[in-house]
Amino acid sequence: MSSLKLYNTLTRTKETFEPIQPGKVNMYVCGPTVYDYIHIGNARPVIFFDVVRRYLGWSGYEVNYVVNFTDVDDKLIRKSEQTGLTVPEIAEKFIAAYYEDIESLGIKRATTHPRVTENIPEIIALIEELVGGGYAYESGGDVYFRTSKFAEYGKLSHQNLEELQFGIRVEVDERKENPQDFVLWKAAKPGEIHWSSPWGEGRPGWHIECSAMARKYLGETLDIHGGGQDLQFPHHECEVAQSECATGKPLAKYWMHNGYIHINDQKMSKSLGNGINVKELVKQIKPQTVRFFMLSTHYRNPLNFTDEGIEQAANSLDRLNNCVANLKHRLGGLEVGEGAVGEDPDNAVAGTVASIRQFFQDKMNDDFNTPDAITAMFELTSTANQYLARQESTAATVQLLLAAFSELDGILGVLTAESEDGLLDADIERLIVERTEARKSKNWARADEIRDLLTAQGIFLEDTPQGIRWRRK
RNA sequence: GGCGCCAUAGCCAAGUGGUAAGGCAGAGCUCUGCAAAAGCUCUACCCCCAGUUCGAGUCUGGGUGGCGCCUCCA
Repeated sequence: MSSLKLYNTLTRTKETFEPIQPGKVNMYVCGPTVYDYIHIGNARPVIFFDVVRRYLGWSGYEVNYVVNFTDVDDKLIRKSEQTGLTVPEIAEKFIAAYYEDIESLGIKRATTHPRVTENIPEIIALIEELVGGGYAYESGGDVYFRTSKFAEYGKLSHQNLEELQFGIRVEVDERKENPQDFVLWKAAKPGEIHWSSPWGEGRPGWHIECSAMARKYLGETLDIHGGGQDLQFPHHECEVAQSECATGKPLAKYWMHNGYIHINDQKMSKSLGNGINVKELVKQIKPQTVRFFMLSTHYRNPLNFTDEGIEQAANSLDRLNNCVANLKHRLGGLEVGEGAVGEDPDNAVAGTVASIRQFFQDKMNDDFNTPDAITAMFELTSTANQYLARQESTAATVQLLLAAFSELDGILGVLTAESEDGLLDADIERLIVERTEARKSKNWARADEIRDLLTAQGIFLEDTPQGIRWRRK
């Protein structure tokens, strides 16, 4: 059996995963700034780390998973000015929307979703520690982190302080001792949301919140800290500096970063205005298709979002779903027939399923190779289809295959849930019966007419030796 | 200027130095009243040039072509 290996941004190598406490994993993933609906760029880490979480759970770990909300920052304040809503009102609205969106993507909430505004005392305490230790300084009501005090600054993103070009994109604030220093506490401008602190009225800087919340909810050293590649620098680098200066311990043992999403070969960015909201997307595309599409590329590689890609994902998924539907249909027929309880599954099939399961596990253990994990599902599909084609099936074998699908999909979450197939209403049921009668009397014209009628309603009929099978598409 | 990433079939996409997975699309056949679904078959000199090696998609060096980060960003 293979053990889990994951690529650690910190060391730039694949390492064997060993949690700090045996059997337990503390995982922190940077969540959204809740000033707008989440887009597909946000959805990638949300989906990927959900799979990581599920897989770790499946592997036997108890996973404590924390995803924060940044519910106060410049963008929320700007939005507040634009809309007339208060910052908490905006945050509330988009947090609710976030929960809806992730649920639509088949994602369970994290163990804890802490908010910045609920952790102000912890944030202030952490800043005080840093100021007390000489790692931070107050300047004009702001507090800055003194990067010169942390020799390892740059170790995560592998940047050399001397070589970084500061001020190239964002103007350097003259209140800083050094351009590379970053803000921990921002003095409030008149009318802005604010909290009292030893340095006057203000609010937390962006990076400090994660350091404070990670420590509060998960402890001083996390097993896994994740997020998008864009957060590597400066955000995660700054977190490392803050946390490690305060505690003297590593902030995280393993750092994982997912790659970017491109849209039609273009970087997705606010300035290009080519972002796609999850809310809009799932109106047009099944959430399972979105998951399948995102998991069909390795998480560290860039993912190019195109209509063609989505179409291919949907078609690929049809093969998987058809197979499961066919298995279920066959099982239904078998259960009606003579009892098959207690018999053993087909040996050859059972052996193949076992090796596919092992393949799946080996690939997931290899830095979460979800494209190959998906391949395992296709292998399972091939095995199942070949078995079904034999026409001589047993309930035990069919159940074995279904159980394998269910197990793998419990981690990937790409198959269409059974409930979505729904039940047929009486009219349709009646038409199917009528068509069966028509076929018996070789009234092909009427039979085809009914089939076309149902096809138009998105219900596809298939005649099998085991009776009629229908499916929605 | 510094630090990185990528290049595999029409498309998407894996790949631990040992003669290229999987999927989509396409073609043919089988099954079917006709379909559908499914099965069987078919489709790659791995960007270029050197080098290391018995052996290179994989390692090294050099190119070419894309791309990212360097304090808004998932």
